[in-house]
Amino acid sequence: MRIYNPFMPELPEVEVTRLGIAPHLEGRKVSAVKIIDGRLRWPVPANLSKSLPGQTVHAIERRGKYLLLQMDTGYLLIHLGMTGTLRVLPSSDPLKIHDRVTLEFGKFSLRLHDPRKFGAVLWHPKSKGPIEVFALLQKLGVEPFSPEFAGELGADILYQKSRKRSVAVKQFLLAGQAVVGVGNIYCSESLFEAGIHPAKAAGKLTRPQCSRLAEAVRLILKKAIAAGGSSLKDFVNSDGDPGHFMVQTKVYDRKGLPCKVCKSPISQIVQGQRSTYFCTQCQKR
DNA sequence: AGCTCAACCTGGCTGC
DNA sequence: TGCAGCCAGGTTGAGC
Repeated sequence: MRIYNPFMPELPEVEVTRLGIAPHLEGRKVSAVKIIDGRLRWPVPANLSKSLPGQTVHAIERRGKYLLLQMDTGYLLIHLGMTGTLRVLPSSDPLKIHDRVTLEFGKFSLRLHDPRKFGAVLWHPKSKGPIEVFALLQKLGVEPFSPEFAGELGADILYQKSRKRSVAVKQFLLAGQAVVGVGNIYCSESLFEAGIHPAKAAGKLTRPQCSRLAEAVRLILKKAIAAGGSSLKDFVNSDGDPGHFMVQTKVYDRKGLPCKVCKSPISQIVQGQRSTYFCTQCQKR
């Protein structure tokens, strides 16, 4: 039995981050912004250092893997990319290598730590309309826990969005055009849970398969959030590492190891430059 | 429109 | 031990 354990910013990790930082920041006023290295996925807007101080964090929401901090005059969007973490720390704590941006709140600071710099910090002013019009959010699929994706509505979305698509279901699901939040790890896990072969053409999914897949996505993400949520009490300091979700995967990173259901060895293939893990016996086309 | 793939950047692990 | 090579959570955007 292997335990897979690094921090993986898929939807559950972003949601746990949101739940961890929101109680400490909502209603508080930004006192200063430090951009230590703004060369992330896109340049961090330099004028945030001047425009954000004095503004209050009214709410922290999430859309897909984006965190949305609702400020007085707009939204601050934060994406963790592949390696980003957000922590609330005493402002007296020294900066660490790879800390990229900090929002100061008097005694506390919110720090974006991102070694690979694939994360993003962006600004959407209210004057440009509601956050929904932000270009990066517009192409996203529905939220997996929204009423729109509940029950058979979720299956309907997967079924309809996948018609006439020749791409493998693994890549279809990962792209987030139908439902958001399923990253590379939980994608393999969801397909295993649903008993669907990852290389099956999305357009060939049957309606019952879509039903099982929608259910699997909700289940896998919910379990991951629950696992992360259990560490929330330790979230606010450098000791309580929210990355230690202790998520046990059934197929991801288990190449050659016995399937937890049928004991046959787990296979690994590459799809769209990413690893996919699956059981050839339990998952059928 | 949909597809495939390179690219962004750094660190950790493997194997020689 | 040192170092080259390979691999890694996400997403965009170019080229077909």
